[in-house]
Amino acid sequence: MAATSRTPSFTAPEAQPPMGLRERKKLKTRVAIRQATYRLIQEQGYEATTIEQIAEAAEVSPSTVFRYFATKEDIVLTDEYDPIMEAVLRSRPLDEPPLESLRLMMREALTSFATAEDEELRQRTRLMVEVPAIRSRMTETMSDTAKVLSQVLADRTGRSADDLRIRVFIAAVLGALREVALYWGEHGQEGDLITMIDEALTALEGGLRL
Amino acid sequence: MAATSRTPSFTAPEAQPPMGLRERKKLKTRVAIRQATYRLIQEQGYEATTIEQIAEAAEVSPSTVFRYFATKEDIVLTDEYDPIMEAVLRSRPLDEPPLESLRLMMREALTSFATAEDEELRQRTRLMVEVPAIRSRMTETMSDTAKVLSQVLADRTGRSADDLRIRVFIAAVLGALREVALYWGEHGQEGDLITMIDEALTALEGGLRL
DNA sequence: AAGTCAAGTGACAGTAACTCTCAAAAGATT
DNA sequence: AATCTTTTGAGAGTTACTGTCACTTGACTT
Repeated sequence: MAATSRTPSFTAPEAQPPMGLRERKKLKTRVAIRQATYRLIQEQGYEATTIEQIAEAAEVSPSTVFRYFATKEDIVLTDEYDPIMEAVLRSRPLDEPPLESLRLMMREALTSFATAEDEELRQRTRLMVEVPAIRSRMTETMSDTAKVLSQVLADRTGRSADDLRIRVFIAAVLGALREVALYWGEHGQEGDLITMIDEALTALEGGLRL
Repeated sequence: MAATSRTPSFTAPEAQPPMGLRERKKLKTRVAIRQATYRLIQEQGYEATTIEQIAEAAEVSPSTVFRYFATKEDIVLTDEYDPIMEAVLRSRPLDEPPLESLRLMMREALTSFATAEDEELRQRTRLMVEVPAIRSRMTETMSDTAKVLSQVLADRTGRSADDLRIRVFIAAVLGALREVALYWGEHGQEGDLITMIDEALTALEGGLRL
């Protein structure tokens, strides 16, 4: 959401055409639905919150909610990380080791997001820990991210994005990162997430010797 | 299923008490439901197959289906891998590098399963590729496996099973393995799965340098 | 400014996965 | 054979999600 308006440093500096009334309304509805959802979940929990309640709170019909978000989980999960991560990763020098580039990428993406939308990040992590459906959907989402990142690494190494080595590489890294996030969430979100990620990546780099 | 009856070499050799009629019937129902499900899915696809149809084909009521399996996905996914993997892993010498132990474990689990229930393995991999709900649930299932394996590694290294390093280790490995399976499934299940897993683990061992 | 077109919305009906409850049936136990 | 316990099926209910259709409301044309 807000990320979209905060990304000029990453996205190509194309001046967006000045949204018509229609698109402005659409965005407002989208935001309204998301905010209503977060509020209701905060108050009564995820499962207890129905689409009907969300629709009512956002002052739209249930049909409309489904028009904006494919599933209930998506209302919570939809984000704009991928383009940011892709841009950062592409901006790294070609001779930098891939793992190092990914480390920087994560650092960059997280710091910008964590300072701007800290509460949302925490809320989401909480849900990821507590609600299986959310966690599940998030994992699926990660495989989209994996595709994007694989493509970038493929471009940079001159291989196919479908190359097994690349896919395994990305899968291992994202699997590890997911686990760090889970751990952080399970332990009351204490400690510095970025440092923990750093350590995880260092472990991967060292060949996972335990 | 059949795995249960094929595990004396791994599980402690406790002579099981000779199942009464009740338990035998339960097992039969379980098997009937699973077989009916696999058959119907084969014929009409996963989404098109309803619980009602499954119930009818297995000659039980829908209620009963839900009593045996929590979700539709579970009918397909339920397996007995975990105890086998745990047993193999525990049987490895303590001074063996963990990654090596895991490699052996996978090799062992897969060869025994792939020869005994080859068709089921392939069918399941197919579903994992084609049906998001199945893939999703399978990933969740993997996190149970992760807990088991983490516990074993914890015991072997004298750390807590909740140790971040252990969790990251396992997550990275399982993430990589999942990707290999997916790749294998997406490419028509050609090539030797075990070799591919071996290579993935070697990549991890070498520090993911691409 | 009016008229046309396309996009967005709500009402409604329907499906299917699950949940809960309760009474009947069937196995286990004495 | 009588009793106790587990398992089952029937039925009613909830909720996420799909599809259709008529209505409204911005956008564009002349």
